[in-house]
Amino acid sequence: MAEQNGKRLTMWQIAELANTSKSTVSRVLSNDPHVSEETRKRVAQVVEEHGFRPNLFARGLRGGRTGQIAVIGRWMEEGFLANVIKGMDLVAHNHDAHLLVCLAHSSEDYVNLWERFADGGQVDGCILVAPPRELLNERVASHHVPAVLCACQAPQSRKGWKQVDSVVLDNVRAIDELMELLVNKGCRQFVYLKGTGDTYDAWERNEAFDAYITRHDELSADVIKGAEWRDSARELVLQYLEGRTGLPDAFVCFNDVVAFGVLEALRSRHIRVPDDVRVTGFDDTTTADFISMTTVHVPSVLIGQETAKLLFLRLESDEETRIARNTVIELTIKYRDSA
Amino acid sequence: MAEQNGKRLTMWQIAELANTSKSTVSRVLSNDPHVSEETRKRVAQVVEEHGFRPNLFARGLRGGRTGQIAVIGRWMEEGFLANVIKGMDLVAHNHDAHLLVCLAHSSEDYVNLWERFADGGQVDGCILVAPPRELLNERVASHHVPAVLCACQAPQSRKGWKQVDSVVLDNVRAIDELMELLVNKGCRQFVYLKGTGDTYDAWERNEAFDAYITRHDELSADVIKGAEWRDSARELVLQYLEGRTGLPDAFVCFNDVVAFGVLEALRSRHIRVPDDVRVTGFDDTTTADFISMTTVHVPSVLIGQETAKLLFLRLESDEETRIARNTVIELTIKYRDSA
DNA sequence: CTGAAAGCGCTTACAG
DNA sequence: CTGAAAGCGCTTACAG
Repeated sequence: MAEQNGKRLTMWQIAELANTSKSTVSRVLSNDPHVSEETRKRVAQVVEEHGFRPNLFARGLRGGRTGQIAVIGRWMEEGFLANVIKGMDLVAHNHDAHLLVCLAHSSEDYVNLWERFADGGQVDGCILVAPPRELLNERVASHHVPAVLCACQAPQSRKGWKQVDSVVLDNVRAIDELMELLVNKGCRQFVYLKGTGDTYDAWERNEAFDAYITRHDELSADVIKGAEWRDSARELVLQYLEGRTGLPDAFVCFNDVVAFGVLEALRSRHIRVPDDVRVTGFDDTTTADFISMTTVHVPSVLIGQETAKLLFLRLESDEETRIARNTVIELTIKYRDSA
Repeated sequence: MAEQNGKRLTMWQIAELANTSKSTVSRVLSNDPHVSEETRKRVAQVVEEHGFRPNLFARGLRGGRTGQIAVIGRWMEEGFLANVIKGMDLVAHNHDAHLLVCLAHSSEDYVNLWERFADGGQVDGCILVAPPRELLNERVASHHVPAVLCACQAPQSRKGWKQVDSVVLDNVRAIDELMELLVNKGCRQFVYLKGTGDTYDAWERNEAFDAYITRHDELSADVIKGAEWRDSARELVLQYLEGRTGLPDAFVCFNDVVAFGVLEALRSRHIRVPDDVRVTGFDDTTTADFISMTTVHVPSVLIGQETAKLLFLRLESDEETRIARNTVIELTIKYRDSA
């Protein structure tokens, strides 16, 4: 159906078959209104019949749309990226586009990947998922390819990234609500497991926690740094508990995976949750749901969708006005057994 | 570094700067041995200096390597695809290639995506992750693009897909070992939660279970069909329990997610695991690990790597001999609390 | 409304 | 060992 003898048909052959010229076939394919209804029908017919699909390389080379969107991300635990990609793919599919997924192996690698696409000419647009914060430096800000930041916001300063669309999570409000809830349960003394702050989200959650504590004199908090994964979180919490006799009222974690480590540490010390101490995560992974851990639900598929929408909005409108759009994703607290 | 004023440099400009011709630059870039050492050095220098990167569309149009590998998959629960992609990206990275990830929304969509790439001319190669079994029909077997099957094997019959490389899991051995283990624990009466059998893996696990029961006269089994997700599994098990007084010795599930549903159902009926009944899953998701559920570990990242290796092996050797390679991935039982 | 022609940036015979 | 030229399959001014 798609081909005769193995080789794909070219536009020229379609033109022959439809008794017209390449130009006209091209026009029909791109919905150019300057084609008579009759011709359009005839061409569309032949195109359909032979399952013709224009060669994307030729199209890309010519400078037109390529139907490819680059997605750059770092592989993160528990499938945030995976779900975001799913959401993007859902939207891309509606716009007849494909995702070119590039996984960065390190912050440096992330920047390299971005530089590779930034000049343009490879893809129609580029989505940067949770980039390392160093990407926001001016050094790498200049770019020609339309780009959208996902789970990250460009700095307010007007330099560099000023005109980039972005999708961000309402981390601050989520942390505030979470804290309020814990305080209402009687928590006064907290331990916060802090992310490295390399990504915007981690950084913002850290800031939000600090700010909340600072605003409330009656509260106090210890901070545990360097707990990136389940194992390191477990060890660090064990170490923390070693040093003191009493218990804090709650462990607040910048993400779920770290919270799992905390739970493991507590379990091994026979400390009961939530009776002796409360624990909260952030992300709402499937595991969190299954073990009924209190956390903040992050609608990752939706985030992917919204990000892709922003990109296609930009790609498909010919507006030259460069207003930067910023979508804020609301997060909801999942109040469960661990708190 | 990468550009002067926003536009990427072309090969022609590099040639000018290096005082030579496009042809020679092209030769240097593709490691053609027919270039003098001196010229090569001079060109390489300029290329390096300007961070020149050849336009992939031009290259692709010309029929050369595009550095893009299509990966077609269906979004499956619990990140199997995500991990597989990670593994593939690891390997692709070493070969300076990118992944074009296409998520199928249904079996039909999967076939459509495949047909889109099968003719060739879009990507260097195509990886089919856990395709629906209908893809193995002869109808869609003919293709010009190099392809590899992941978590799926082409039928033994010499038709259609005969010459396709593939990576498969040793499902049969895993099920055998798992059953042996349960039998040694005294289990005689089983309930099997069956996959739809739409993918090769699900189908093969179903077959392996059936075969095991058939081979052992002392064992008996009920089969619950149609439990695809946690919710449906829970409901179906609840329904199953409703109908009878006694309990089976073990619930064997074709994957972890379904096993979670079983655990929920048992929990809600206050049936203790493993004291009253044993439960096993398949996949070894992070949740399974965390809640200490017995399951079969599927090394999904490794699977991705092996699949990609097979593809690049084919792409980079000029062998015309079409031997199909088949990599079998060994699985290991994770014997934990739930059994 | 339609077609002939130029050109996107490469690679690869073909000639030297 | 090197370069001039053709051509991959499109799109888009340019002319009619």
